[in-house]
Amino acid sequence: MSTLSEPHQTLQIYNTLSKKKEPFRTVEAGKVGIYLCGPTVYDKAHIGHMVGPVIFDCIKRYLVYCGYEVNWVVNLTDVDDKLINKANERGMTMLEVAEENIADYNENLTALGVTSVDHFPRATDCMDEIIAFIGSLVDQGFAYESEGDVYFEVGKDTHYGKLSNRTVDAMQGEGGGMAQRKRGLADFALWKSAKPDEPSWESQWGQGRPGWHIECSAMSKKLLGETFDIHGGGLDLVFPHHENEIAQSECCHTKPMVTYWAHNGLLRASSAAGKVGGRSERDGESASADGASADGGDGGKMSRSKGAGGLADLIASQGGERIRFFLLRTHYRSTVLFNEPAIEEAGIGLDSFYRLFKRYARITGKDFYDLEAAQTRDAGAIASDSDATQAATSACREKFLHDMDDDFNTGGAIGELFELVKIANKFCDDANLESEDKADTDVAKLEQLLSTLKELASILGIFSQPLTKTGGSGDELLAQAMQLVIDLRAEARASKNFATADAIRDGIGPLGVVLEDRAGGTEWSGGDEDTLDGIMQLLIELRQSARANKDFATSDTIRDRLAEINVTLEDRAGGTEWSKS
RNA sequence: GGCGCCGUGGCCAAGUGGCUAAGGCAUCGGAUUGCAAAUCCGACAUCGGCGGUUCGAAUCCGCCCGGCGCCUCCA
Repeated sequence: MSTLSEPHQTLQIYNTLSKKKEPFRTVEAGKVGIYLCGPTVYDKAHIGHMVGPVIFDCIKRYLVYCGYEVNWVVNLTDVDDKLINKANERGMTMLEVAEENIADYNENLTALGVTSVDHFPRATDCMDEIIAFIGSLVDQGFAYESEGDVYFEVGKDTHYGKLSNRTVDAMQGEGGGMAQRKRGLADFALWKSAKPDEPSWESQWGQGRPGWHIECSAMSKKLLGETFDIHGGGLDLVFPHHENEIAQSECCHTKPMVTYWAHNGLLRASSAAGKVGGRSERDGESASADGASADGGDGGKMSRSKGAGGLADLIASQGGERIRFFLLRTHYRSTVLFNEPAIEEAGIGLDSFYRLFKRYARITGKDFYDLEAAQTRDAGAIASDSDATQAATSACREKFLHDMDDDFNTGGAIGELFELVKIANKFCDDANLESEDKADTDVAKLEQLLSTLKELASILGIFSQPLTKTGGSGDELLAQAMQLVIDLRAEARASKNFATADAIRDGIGPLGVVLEDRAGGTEWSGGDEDTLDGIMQLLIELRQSARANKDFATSDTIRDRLAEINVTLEDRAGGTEWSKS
């Protein structure tokens, strides 16, 4: 341990091994190796699988921002009992099952903005390293062969239990189905002999496949070395998975495997489902009958057996940025209660950022997403200035970085982002930036402020590119129809016909479209795939009432303008229908 | 039974020894608006309970109540 670099000036990381926050030191000065336990790809990913990748994506971004060169590895377990079972169920090969779910996993990661992973090693691609690793443990006397299996002999590792704070004696368990092959009940498999028709690899112990724990020891060694900086994973992996990794790697190499063990909290489903039957034996009390807490409805840990799943659907309905933002609002070591309303609430918060970006575009004619922003901590420093707005901006940035330095406190950091929005909006108000006589110097200040916002948001991996919309404002025909609606309403307002103007606005409100009257004209936002038809119906109604009032100028305008965008109206007995030609 | 974690306003959530306890959502006033929306200003908690340590605690210690995790595959 004495060979670690000098500690970082400000950054502290919580270490599961010491149960404390520690100053950040690296094995090699200026470089960081990170290993995150990825999924076993026997089924589609669920949102719980995204917690680790999202926070570690932020961690990597922050470390890079702080000047480190980072190598981040996320492994994929593509050989396992569950994969074999799934392949048999579906009449596919194990490889096909793996390919399918890896593709799904990667799509999900991309949707959530997890783009900084450097390597995705697959267990089946590292078989030589795995077998060599096991061989070394056998040669050194830490592992033994038994009927074609190879087991790690836990009793030989005097430090076993140091991560999860357990003693070998205290370890319960019956040793699993293979107890008779083991010397100690806590011994775990490094190599499992193949049953007939199972995928297998050749080794000095015969045909077989690796155990789960050894994969990570071998793959991390291959890509990051015998000692590396940060090893992450869900809290549920501390025991036995990570404890076993430590045992394997440290017995094999006689040196620390990892400097910092970083574990993320787990998601809990907050649906009525919850944990129903489980855990009846172990502690025979729990007079949960009167539990009926008024806030009820909290369920147990997210997992497939609890009905978790459909991440792709969730992303489709909520959008990746919302989900990422939702996950980042809470500290990574905390448990997060997950439900869709909570994600929607996060989305409402995000909207205030998007509105600011639009305001920025109105003022400057430029796109927030094109703004230049500092990529590094040093470059982003704001020149001290007596200007109150700049001082407030700088203070926010300092607090943001202070929060990130404190074990990646993204929740606190996000608070500062909201603070920046307020500063920016207030500045726009005070400096009259939406009027004609705005000062160029003030516009420049606004750009600098938003540039800082973008710099910090980039660390969290948000606001790096415009949302891609389906329906709503992304729909060209809807946009054209909305412009017609807005023009009609503008005419009504110009002639002080507020009843009509309000009727229009009230008519589109239920469709999820919101109007905002501004100096330069009316803006609209919102809407989904069902909005277009609603807008057309509204236009048809407006035309009908105009005709009823003998206002044929207006009714003809509506029809003609619709014709311009290739929409045809046909008056039928049952009402008017619209169609796009 | 063993090892841990958590309990902050209506909801979510920062803060873990010391200025007026961040921020978001919701709500209520005010400015602004034809009315709205957006924006700004303001209002809204003493931190599960009890006791202790301390000049001083949401923050440390003890006990209690409540919620959760791991000990079996799980991010």
